[in-house]
Amino acid sequence: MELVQIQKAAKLTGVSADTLRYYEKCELIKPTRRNESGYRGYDQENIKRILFIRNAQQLGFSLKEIKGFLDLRIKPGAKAGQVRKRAQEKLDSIHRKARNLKAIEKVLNRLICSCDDPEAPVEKCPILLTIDDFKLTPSEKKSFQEFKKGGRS
Amino acid sequence: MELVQIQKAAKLTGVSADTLRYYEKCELIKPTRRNESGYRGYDQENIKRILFIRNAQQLGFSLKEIKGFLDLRIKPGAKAGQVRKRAQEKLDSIHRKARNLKAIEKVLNRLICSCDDPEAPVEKCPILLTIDDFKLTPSEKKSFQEFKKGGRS
DNA sequence: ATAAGCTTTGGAGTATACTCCAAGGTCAAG
DNA sequence: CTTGACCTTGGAGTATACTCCAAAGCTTAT
Repeated sequence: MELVQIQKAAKLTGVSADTLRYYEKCELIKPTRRNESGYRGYDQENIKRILFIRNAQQLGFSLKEIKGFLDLRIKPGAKAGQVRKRAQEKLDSIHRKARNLKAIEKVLNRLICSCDDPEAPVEKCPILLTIDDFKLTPSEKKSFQEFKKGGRS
Repeated sequence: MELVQIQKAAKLTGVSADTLRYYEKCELIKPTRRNESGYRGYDQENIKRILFIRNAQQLGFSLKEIKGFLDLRIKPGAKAGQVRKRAQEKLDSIHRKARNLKAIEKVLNRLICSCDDPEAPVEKCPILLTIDDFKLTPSEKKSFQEFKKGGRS
């Protein structure tokens, strides 16, 4: 089997060498080591694993969650259902987030439409005046609360 | 005019005293100071300003952007159009984010549907197998790239 | 032999919006 | 006069996913 050094592995997977070392620190990958010098050597499996990580990231999974998948992969007796459950939870959280953004979009759009005279002095700006006395409808409030809760990831 | 101490101001606005001090450090608020002891004293205007900050946050604006609005408010000759422009930019960015989440939602949903046997061993999990060889369609790719770019805020 | 170009490690810095803490000062009630 | 409940400041810690750096070692070509 052929091994590549870190820079080559980085190029093959589209991440930086620093990132690969970071993934290693997070226990997401463990490259087969080249002996003598202590240089890392990545084989085909390692490369595939890095691509897996990147792909999962694009689906919104955090590195921690991805580590969860990778651990599950080697756990004896692990079931596909466990993966599906996590994917479903992620889907739900993304769905909530999308819904909240939609709610914000609506309010923001309403505010923008209320500003018909861009030349008006800022003290008369209907957007700022509305934010001043902003009151949420009960359903908006619910959305926004969730937004705050899950706004980070 | 009547002043309230920080804890009272916190209760009135629903934030913590620590947060109020933090806002002050960020130059978002400057309470009128009570003399002698150095205790902070907040008046009605201060309270309204804190509420403004909170409201703007719920609309997705960062503290930095909110500071921008507050600065604009006291800038001579500032026009409502400047506010509208920023609101529009925020709306656009939120719209993009929502669109990207929708794209992820779709893929994730497709993956979840592909898992019909929760009892299958994890090596056969169609979700993981698909993430392994994940290839984006050109339009998804575009969405996801934007997701990565703007994924932070 | 030496320079260029790779590699290693550990550690610090980035962004955001807080949150928590310690050490100490202040104030009103009993 | 002491107790408890406030208040002050500065600084560290949190979460996430990197990114950058310095000091040093290894490899290859000239």
